[in-house]
Amino acid sequence: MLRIGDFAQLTRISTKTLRHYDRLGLLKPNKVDNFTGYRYYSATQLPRLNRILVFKELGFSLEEISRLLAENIALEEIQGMLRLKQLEIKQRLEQDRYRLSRLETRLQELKQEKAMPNYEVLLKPVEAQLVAATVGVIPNYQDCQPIFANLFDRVYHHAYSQGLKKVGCGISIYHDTKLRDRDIPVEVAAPIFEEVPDKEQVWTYKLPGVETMACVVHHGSFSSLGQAYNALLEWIEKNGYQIVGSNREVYLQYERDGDPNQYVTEVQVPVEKT
Amino acid sequence: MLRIGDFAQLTRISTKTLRHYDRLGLLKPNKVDNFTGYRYYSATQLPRLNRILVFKELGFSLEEISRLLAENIALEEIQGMLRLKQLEIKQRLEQDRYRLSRLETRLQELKQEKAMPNYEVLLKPVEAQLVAATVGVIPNYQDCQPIFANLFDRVYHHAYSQGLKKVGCGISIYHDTKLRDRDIPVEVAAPIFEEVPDKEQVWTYKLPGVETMACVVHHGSFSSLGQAYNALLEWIEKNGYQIVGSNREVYLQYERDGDPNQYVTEVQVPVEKT
DNA sequence: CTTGACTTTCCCCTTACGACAAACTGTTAA
DNA sequence: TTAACAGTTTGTCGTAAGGGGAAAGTCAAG
Repeated sequence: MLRIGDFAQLTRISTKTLRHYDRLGLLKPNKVDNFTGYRYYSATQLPRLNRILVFKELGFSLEEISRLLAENIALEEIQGMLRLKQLEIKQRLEQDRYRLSRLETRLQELKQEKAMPNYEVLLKPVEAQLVAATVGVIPNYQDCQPIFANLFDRVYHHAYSQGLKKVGCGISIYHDTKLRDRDIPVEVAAPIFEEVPDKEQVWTYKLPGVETMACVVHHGSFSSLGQAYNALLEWIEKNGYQIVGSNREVYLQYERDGDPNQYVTEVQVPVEKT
Repeated sequence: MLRIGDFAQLTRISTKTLRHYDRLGLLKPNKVDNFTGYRYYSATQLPRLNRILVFKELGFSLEEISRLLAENIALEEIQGMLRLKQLEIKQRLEQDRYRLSRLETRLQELKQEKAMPNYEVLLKPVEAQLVAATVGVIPNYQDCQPIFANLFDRVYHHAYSQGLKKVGCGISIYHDTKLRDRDIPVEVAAPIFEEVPDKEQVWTYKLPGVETMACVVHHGSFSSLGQAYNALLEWIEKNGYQIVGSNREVYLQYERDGDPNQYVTEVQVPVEKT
């Protein structure tokens, strides 16, 4: 009979851990003194402890190991748990590979630019959203604000005139993926949360969701929005994605005739891995 | 100015998380009402939040992100942290690959044997250890106990006669790697914790450590020790290792003329990846 | 008998939040 | 104007697998 310290030295497991396993019922000492509470282990408990350690190395939690070592467990359940763990590890492997490749490009960027990039590109899903929308054409990216104002007035006025209280922040959608720079057709939409009837030139429909949207947030005047687009497109190319739909701009913070330095716009591009 | 719930909806981050980041100083609200304590966020905080999220996806802890986003951080420190994280992830990748291959062989075993294996093979380092040792020859594996008794008597008597109080449990070492089955030379050793002078036929020296030792624990009579060896050798072959040294037996629980069912022996074989 | 080594239980700490509770605030409907 | 309801605040507890340390009890040797 070994005291806990001796057993710990024998197995190279800390006494803390042994007490922990005792509390969990994973490895009860062979005998416990009723008076002193001293735990007494035997070398014959080594096979069980080794089994625990092996499963721990395989990535199982102590609770899972408890189930795996239970007397009444069926062979099929063991197989099931092993397969499940296999899957889990495969997923983590994939995630870690993703992280490694991102870290790699990040380090290259740092070497070249000698500074942290101005824009962070985030991949995220975007859900479908009911919107009130209209369409228009802007002559170019410099002189488009009056036309945008007009289009947004049209949809917001319609939404509010139908008694809606809550309307989301403005979205514009560029369906023409060949990035031309004059006479650009644009769709303008406002998220709404109830169905309302259409009006002439304003339709309500469900703007479809996008599984993977590459997004950057631009802070400042619209005139520098091009930088955000540049960063986004460069990122998409560097990281092995391709554009698979219409890009959007979401005007997260905007006030007509307000300070352009306070504008906040999110640029979104649907992408897929190449 | 957005209340925490609105900002949460905008960013798809829970209010819990936002409060958490506030406490950590990672993302302070733009303004906090002095009376009510209400937090007010602005869309202009999105770039910082996105930066946080990107680093989180890269695997950084919130504390690390705090450092990465600090004003006074040098470019070199950022690079250092990225490289460190790269290393960390690479190590986890390797560990997970190891786990996957082990899970694979484990599942195959289960399919063939239709039961959990009797022996768990554990890889572990074994440190160098001062021992008192002698050598002998056993005729075969059946009729070796009197000779072993003799050899162990020799080393233990010597150790105790030198005033040592603590002597470790017996070890035998088979230097002849061609596993012959008669007239086997064997070394017999007892771990000691102080230097003692040699005697005729008993030497003290430092039994060298082994980086990777494949071990199984056998519980029961020595006559069935062969099963442990079989399991161990089979495991070594299946998992792509090779033997690179003398195998050892450690008699963890043994009493001369005691109940052989209570014997516990660890079989150790030094291995390397092929 | 004392000393030093060992053991016991208990509590706090780690990450990145989630759950829940009691109290307070803000907005809207009757 | 008040009541209801939704939103917010702080606070505590919980997670996995132990590590660190404290106060008190135990063991073996000199």
